[in-house]
Amino acid sequence: MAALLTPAASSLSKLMAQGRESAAALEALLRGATPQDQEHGEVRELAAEILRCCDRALAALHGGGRKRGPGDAAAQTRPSKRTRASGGGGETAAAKRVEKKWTVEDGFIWRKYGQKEILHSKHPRLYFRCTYKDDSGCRATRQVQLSEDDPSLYVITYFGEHTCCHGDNAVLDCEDAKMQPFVINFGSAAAAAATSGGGSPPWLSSCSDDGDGQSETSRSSQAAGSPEEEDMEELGDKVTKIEPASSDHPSAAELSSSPDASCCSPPWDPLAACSDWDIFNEASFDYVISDYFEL
DNA sequence: ACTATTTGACCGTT
DNA sequence: AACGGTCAAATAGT
Repeated sequence: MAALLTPAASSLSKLMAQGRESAAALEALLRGATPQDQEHGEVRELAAEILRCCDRALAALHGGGRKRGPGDAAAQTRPSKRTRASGGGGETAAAKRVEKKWTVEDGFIWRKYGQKEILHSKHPRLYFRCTYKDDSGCRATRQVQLSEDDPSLYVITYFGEHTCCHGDNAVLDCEDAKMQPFVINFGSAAAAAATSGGGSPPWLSSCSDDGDGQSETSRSSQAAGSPEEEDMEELGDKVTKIEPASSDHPSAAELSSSPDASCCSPPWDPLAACSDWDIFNEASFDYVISDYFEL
């Protein structure tokens, strides 16, 4: 599997390599900054993070993937024509036709296990659980739903902690996630909580479990989006995050399969983009590639 | 053949 | 009884 470098992947590799060089240069510059600029520490850290991200992305790209990630087979489209004769209820009015599969984005591989129309919600709620639930007994789950107020935002709620975070890249992501400097947090409480893991892009937030799946609530939204506390409610033991959805305002159906793809979509903040590299880990890698180069 | 996704059904909680 | 979360059979892609 080592030589799965498609032309697109090859291009991506070059891009990443280039990005890495840029990041290295940036870091070098920052190193030489005057003491006064030490407050740029965050920036330096960011530069370092960029390097790490690129390194991992490159490693993932060349090192080959690991196991099959969910959606690996359905990386792009999965015309789900489920015409069950018995009981299957067939397709509802909102026949779902998947276009992309993005079950990975925060270093963990999520597997969708359910979708539900929520009473007072315009959009269905999607239920994901850690793919390694069976392997490692990981109980981490998350719910993804389009924000009602702002369809351009995804509301992702995490439950439990990742017990599978013990050796795979996930671990790295957890560590790195804590260093993500560009997260926008709204609300003091949220910001505080964010430090344990919220200081990371939404798609990395799953690592935020502060030890034992305690509750945390943080938000992050698009740069343009003016914060409007809406989901600041603290709930049981979950972590709610709001991440920017694609500018295309994907439908609920799309959301079902690309809960996090949006974060890499068009409005691509260079900084955020770097963090996006995190999502390149293993399985997600291919998806991203196809999304960027084959569209 | 294997594995992930879909989606109706089932079950627990309120 | 209603709602929300999870299960599991069926389906589909590799």
